[in-house]
Amino acid sequence: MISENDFNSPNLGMPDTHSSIRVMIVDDHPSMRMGLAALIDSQPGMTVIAEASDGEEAIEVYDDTQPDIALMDLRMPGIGGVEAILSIRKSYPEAKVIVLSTYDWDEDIHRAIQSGAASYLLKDMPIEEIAETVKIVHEGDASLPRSVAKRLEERSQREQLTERERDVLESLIKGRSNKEIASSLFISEETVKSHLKTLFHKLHVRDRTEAAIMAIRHGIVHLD
Amino acid sequence: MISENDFNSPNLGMPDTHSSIRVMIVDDHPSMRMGLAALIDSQPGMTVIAEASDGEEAIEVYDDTQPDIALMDLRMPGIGGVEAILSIRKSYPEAKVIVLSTYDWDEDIHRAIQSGAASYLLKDMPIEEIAETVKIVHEGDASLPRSVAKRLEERSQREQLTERERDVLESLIKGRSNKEIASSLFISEETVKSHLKTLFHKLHVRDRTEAAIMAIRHGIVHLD
DNA sequence: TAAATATTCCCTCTAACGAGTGAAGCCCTG
DNA sequence: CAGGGCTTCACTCGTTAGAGGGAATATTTA
Repeated sequence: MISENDFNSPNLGMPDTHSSIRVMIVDDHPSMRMGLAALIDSQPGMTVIAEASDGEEAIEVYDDTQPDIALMDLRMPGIGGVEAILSIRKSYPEAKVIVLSTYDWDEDIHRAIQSGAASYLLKDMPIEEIAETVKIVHEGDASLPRSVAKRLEERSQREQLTERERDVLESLIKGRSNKEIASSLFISEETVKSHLKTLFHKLHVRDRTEAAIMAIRHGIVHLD
Repeated sequence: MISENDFNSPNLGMPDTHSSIRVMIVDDHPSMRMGLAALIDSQPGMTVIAEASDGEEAIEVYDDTQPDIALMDLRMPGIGGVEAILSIRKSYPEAKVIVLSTYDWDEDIHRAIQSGAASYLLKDMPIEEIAETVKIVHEGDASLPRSVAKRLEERSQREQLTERERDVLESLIKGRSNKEIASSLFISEETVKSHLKTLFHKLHVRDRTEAAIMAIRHGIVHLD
């Protein structure tokens, strides 16, 4: 656990509107945490009160410190950001989480928003925009940068995959043949072909290789 | 250009051994730059004298400020880290560049070291290790973390691809069929098949889909 | 309950893929 | 200049993938 100062005590005397926004930072890169902490602390009316380096730690630390806002990376070792958001918001439905990701993959954006994130920012955005969003979200609003909203819109154009189609796609990304996918899912090869057929149509691709590339590039499935 | 303080002037009177290591930071994420700057400046004997947010800017700013060490990200919009290193070391063969990357992909590591990087660190490493490496590299030594060296070793196990095989592989990653690859490279389909055959052997895969996944996962070719 | 939707499977047929083998021309290096 | 690697291409052959049709069971939704 990396939480430095525990400002868990209620602010004595100070009116609520004048108290600092208490921010938790979640990122697996120490130097990124350092930068975000410097950024937040340099803003008037914001203080970093806790840090975590992965999803599991984030859940714990949120419980301990109950920050006003969590600034959270998505891709982290072990439990990722989406699971962490889901878990936190299960215990604290009012929890305000801003996702700060490297990637603007539509599936990532969708999953983050679905799981209850109040915003989705990109790490290459100017620090002013990050600070501004913390303020806006703290005031109870949700905001999405235009570029991110556009990506989300693109995703909505694409037909949703069914659960089974996802299974097949994930198996495909492991480099398996139709026969291997079939036996790994305990279905016939013909069924695999059937799923692939609709999969190709939905993704607007012609073959499995294109489907694999498409899936990776849009974050529909993850390598690693 | 984001260079804040231009300490281009020679240190007056102060003996060389006691002067600060002058560091340039190159990363496209503002908050990461902020973190690295905070990290470096907090170390005794190190100062951040310049920043850049992509390869092109890095080349310019290096020329202007001539830092002792450059801390450089690899994947940046436009001109990437590798090209920046090559360009900088063409003008300044003694330039000391430490790559600081998100990924431990063997091809990235190889390309960075090949182009003259003195070290290759990962962003999830503790800040102490980053600071320590800056010191070591400044003293004229090169150092690679064990985990990174191991990856590089893994790469050396894999047979090198020829230029043409790379071409075919890159075309493959675009989702093209053999016929399309053939016409895009102005060769016959049989030649494409021939290259693919050796490609599959070298990558230890059975088909094009596996090859695509393998190539993406090891950073042999890049999406986007 | 009727109407989607998801999942499963079948059949046919053609094109694409990949293994195996061989070989010619080119360039570079010992 | 001989040998080695790279690039090019040809031919055969078996396998796999993918298109184009249906169709039968759930399950969910309106």
